[in-house]
Amino acid sequence: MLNPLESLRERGLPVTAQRIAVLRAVSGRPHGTADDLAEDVRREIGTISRQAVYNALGTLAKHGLIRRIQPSGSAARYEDRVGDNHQHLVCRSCGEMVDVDCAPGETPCLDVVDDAGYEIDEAEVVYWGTCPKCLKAR
Amino acid sequence: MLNPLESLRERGLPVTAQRIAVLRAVSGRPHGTADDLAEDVRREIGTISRQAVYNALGTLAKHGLIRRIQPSGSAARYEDRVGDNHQHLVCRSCGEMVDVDCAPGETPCLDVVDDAGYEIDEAEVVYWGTCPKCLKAR
DNA sequence: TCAACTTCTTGACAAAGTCCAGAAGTTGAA
DNA sequence: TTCAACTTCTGGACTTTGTCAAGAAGTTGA
Repeated sequence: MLNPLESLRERGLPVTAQRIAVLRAVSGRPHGTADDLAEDVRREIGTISRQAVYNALGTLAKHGLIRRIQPSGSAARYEDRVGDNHQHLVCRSCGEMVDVDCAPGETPCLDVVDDAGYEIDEAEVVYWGTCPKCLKAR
Repeated sequence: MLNPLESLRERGLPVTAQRIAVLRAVSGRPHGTADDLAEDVRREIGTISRQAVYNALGTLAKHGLIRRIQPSGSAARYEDRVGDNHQHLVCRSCGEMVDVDCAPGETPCLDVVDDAGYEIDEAEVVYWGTCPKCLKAR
């Protein structure tokens, strides 16, 4: 990934301290929630409003600099691994989320029998299960 | 699907007017939110508390009578098509959700390269795109 | 019919986000 | 460098979706 400043410039986005800090926070804490990230940003630049965090996350996601994931029953999470088609594995018990790679060379499930006239642009896959730690604790 | 009363009895669940009405509401409005369904139920039995709706939906989902879907950026939705492994297609623009069937005979994406020690029990797939109506309006 | 148990109601509470208006910051052009 | 136009940020109120808790009511099997 380019450095935050260049990534923003490249897309013609006004560069602000908040955006840079948010982008850095997402890099430093993959799968963090808006709240997690706001905390990290505050540690870095002192203060930021909640709205600014949401604004930045929204803008960055819209421009493809970060990716937004929203697993059932939890706040949205963000990561900076974009464009590599990986998916996520979530523990039902503790909520931990890890990356998983799809079988190489396969575009999973992008064929559907009947697309109902939709123009499909993304298939989002979430695997649910139990993580090793929680398996052991059982 | 069996009638609501029998479905509940079959699983040893106490039968209440609220549960029956919720079950019927889910049948009558696939992909409805808790709020949508509460309204439908009120039309049918006059009144129901929000908590009772959530209780019923939770219990019914736990016992496999209905399925809960939670697409990014929207409230949870419920449907009574269970056990047939279909997936969902959501319009980014208007939020409409439709069912899609997976290619027959394929178990989509259940193989991952590295399961990180997780015991995986479900793969949830959501297709994102634009519905015909919104395509036309563009 | 009755006792044990579960569910329902009501109201407070919480988390995650959005909306708004005014202040501050960023950018490109002169 | 300075300025005007535009965008973003701040702070606070508000909304939506959902949970918690306690007492009232309903359901079930004996």
